[in-house]
Amino acid sequence: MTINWNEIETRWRGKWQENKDFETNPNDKPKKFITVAYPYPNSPQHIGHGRTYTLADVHARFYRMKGYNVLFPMGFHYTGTPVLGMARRIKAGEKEILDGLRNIYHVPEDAIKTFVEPIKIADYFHEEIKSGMIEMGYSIDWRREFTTIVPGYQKFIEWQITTLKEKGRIIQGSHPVGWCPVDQNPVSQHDTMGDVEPKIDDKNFLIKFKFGEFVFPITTLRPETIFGITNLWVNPKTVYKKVSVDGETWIVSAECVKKISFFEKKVSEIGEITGSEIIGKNATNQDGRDIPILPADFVEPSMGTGLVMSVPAHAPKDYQALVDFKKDQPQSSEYQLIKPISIISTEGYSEIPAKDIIEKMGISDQSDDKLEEATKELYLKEFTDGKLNDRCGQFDGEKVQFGRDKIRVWLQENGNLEKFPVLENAPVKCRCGAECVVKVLNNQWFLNYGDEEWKGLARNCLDEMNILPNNIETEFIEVIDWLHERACARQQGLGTKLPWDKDWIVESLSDSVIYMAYYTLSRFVNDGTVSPENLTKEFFDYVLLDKGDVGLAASTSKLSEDIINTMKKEFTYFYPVDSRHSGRDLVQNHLSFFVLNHVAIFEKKLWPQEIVVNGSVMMDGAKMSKSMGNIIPLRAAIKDHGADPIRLAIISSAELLQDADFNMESVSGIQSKLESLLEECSRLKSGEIGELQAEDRWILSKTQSKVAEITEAVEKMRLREALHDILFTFETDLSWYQKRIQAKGRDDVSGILHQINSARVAMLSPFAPHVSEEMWSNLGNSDMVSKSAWPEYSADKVDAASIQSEELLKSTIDDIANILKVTKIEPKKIVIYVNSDETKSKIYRKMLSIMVGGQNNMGVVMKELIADPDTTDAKKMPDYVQKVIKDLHSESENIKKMKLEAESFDEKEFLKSELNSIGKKEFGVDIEVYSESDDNIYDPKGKARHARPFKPAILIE
RNA sequence: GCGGGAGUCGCCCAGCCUGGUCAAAGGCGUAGGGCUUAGGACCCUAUCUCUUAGGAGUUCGUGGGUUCAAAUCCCACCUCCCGCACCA
Repeated sequence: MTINWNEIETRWRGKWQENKDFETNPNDKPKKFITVAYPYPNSPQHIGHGRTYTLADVHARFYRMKGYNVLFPMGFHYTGTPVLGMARRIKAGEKEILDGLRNIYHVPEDAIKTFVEPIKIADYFHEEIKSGMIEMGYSIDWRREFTTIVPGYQKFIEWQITTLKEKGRIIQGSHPVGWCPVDQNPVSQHDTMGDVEPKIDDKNFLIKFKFGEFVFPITTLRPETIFGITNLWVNPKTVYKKVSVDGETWIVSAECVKKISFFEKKVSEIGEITGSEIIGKNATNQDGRDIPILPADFVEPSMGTGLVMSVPAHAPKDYQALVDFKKDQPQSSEYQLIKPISIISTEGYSEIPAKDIIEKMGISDQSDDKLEEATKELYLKEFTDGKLNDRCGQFDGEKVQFGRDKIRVWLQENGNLEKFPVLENAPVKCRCGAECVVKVLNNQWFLNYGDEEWKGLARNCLDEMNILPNNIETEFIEVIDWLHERACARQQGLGTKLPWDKDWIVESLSDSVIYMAYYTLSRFVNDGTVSPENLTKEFFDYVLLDKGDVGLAASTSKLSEDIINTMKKEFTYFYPVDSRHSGRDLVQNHLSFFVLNHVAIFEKKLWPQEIVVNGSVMMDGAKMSKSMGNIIPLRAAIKDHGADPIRLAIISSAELLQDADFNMESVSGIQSKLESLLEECSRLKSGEIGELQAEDRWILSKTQSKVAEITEAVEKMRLREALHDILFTFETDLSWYQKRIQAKGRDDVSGILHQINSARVAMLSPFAPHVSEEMWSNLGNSDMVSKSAWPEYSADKVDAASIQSEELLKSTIDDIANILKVTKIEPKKIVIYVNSDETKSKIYRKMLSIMVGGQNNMGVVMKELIADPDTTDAKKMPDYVQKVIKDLHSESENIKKMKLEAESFDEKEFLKSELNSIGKKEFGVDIEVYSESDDNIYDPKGKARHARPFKPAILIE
């Protein structure tokens, strides 16, 4: 049968919509509030995006069947800058982006025309993504939908950010950003040519040297090396500028003047001085030492300040430069006396490590490319293993990695050091063509995530939260540890203005942290019950924090107390968030901020209960990316392959945290699996179930244990495993069952199969909701499977005896097959001998009880056997005991327990009635069953005495 | 560098937390058989090595260790992947 997926899906989606099945209001059932990070609509969603939403949808559908009142809402995150950049590029007619829209995203031409306006881009992809979500069958309550730039949401964000400020969580400071001097805007990855993220090196510092009335500022990554400076290098050909900087007069290159003009400084040029005028004089170190200024052509005016300090003992470049310099000087020159000053001792290196490494690498002049490598190697070595020596005064003996920071602080306190952030990956070009610079923004607003008391609350929340999978929890703990101040406002982009400083917009990762609360209120805004102006601070305080009173909320909001209380009830009913789903790339930011902001704003009982983190999706083993052209838009995939097969392929390809490898073969594999299951379902009729035979009791028991396993797996979001059990493991059991009934020639099992497959389809329905409805209806149900109850495990339906007897039957068949395989004989007669020795049975049962806890030491087992008068005979048959240990050893703890709990049963009776039919089918001959002690026994080879409980002896002729 | 994660029988991927149920699930591939006019799909069987009695041997990145027992716990090493921020 070939399924028309889209036809089935449209039909059932129509029914869900018609019945408003996923519109959730408070009622008297227990609730679950499942949320996923909402999408940013600047492109259609592809298979990768589908993963998080699909997992959450399965989760929501599962809880719905478990009897919860489940709220699963969705919004759209318009906040941010990417669509701004896109609109600019589209306006400029950039081919690259237009081609992408046309050829990869297949956006119609008249829509593209509107894309010069950022919001139109977001609106277009918003609808696109939403349609995809509907087509995927996500059980979303769309009445609550919003974007983050609608007035109601903005009211909520204003309240949120004001509350954070009032609680002292927001501080102000300065911050370096990548900046386009032409656009007068901060730049991020989307704003640069080639999409490079401007990387700012914040560990670069400027150290001040005195030069008469002037200051020589010199940049370095290694402030500790000031103790080892022998000289400065200045380019004689460069014309330096004299500039007044915050009251000091600096001498720096023209390029440097430009850079510092973007820092928070008062900068004005007052004159010029050539390099050659400076050379030969001395500058003064912070400790008063005179440092000679020497000429060097290699000094680039564009690097740092255009001045270089020389630490020849520890910087290979400086060492080589000094050697080269001395060569050109007369022997009598005083410069010949300049010697490297060693300040760091590192194991494996001499006093002058720079010299060691230069010699080791065979570097002979300063144009050698290997100098770069030498510098890196030594830098790292000294950082990790080096110790400062006695030339470093109070820092003697410090390890470099700690000493550096101490020296930096010391210099800073004495006014000899400032930060000098640089672009690590310069040059970075803005899309407008200008080269980006580092700009230090004054008065930036920060969320003070570095605050220890705040971190403490967050840890507290994490401790009590359920984090799935568990092993990602350590990552959260780490993130909370290293998190520090984070800018929460920016100067451009869509979003909500800071209420107290309208020049700033609340940054997109800060306006998406507690918005789940807004889902509980948004439907009242959407249906016009309240309007955005009604949502005052006092209203939110009362509804969300239970602060103030309803009277105050009513008077400021101009809403009736009834409405306010209805909304408050709705919030109180649904909050806290029971499960938050997101991709693992959001652990470091969104998910951690989500926790931090909740603990900052809400009281403990409203803190999130669970976070579920999933890995990303790869396409045929490669990362999905626009440039690789391997993006599969979700809607196209649904159209071609059906929503359910896509859902299952995504879920089954990897465990939760693993990156899933998506490929079309797995989709078609799943399609045919579903097709055959659907076919099966239309064949089965519910009917009378007659008297149960051994295999019936077995398959029904197995079904029970499957239900238990699958339920647990879904609860822990091990969906791959659960799905696997539903689709495949069930099949293994069913095919054994088929074998048995065929061997017996039975045709009265339709009722049993119907019952089993009903449970199976019910459990499949959260995963593949559409086709499961179809299966469910084919099974003869008139209601919806999505509204049916999740199969319940009941222990009393498990027949332990039937499981162990069926195991015996299987293992006996296996043993026979095994013997036939090894001996390659054609069987003419098969004879089975079961154990009937009372002593052996007693010993067996005693051993079961000993070994069920995991004990399997021969000595211990034997000792216990002998100690019991009932089994003391064991000492006469150590061979037997040893073999039984092996038998039991290879059995699962579960089976052992079951055997122990079940009454012992008559193996002979069971095998006699069950073995022949299946044996005849498998091997083509009749199987005779004897017990060891039978009088009329046929045992020409004396095999019978080898029989053990659950391990009959076998004779094949 | 800091932090997180991974290395399993041709490939993908479970198992590791809670040691024995592990020669190690499942899928793919491959081989043989069935079905079919043929192909596809589907079904069955096999797929580390050896083995004429249900058995044995050697395997889970490398090297050690703990234990009666290690893919699983501990230590060291090697290799690979991801994140490091104002960006959604």
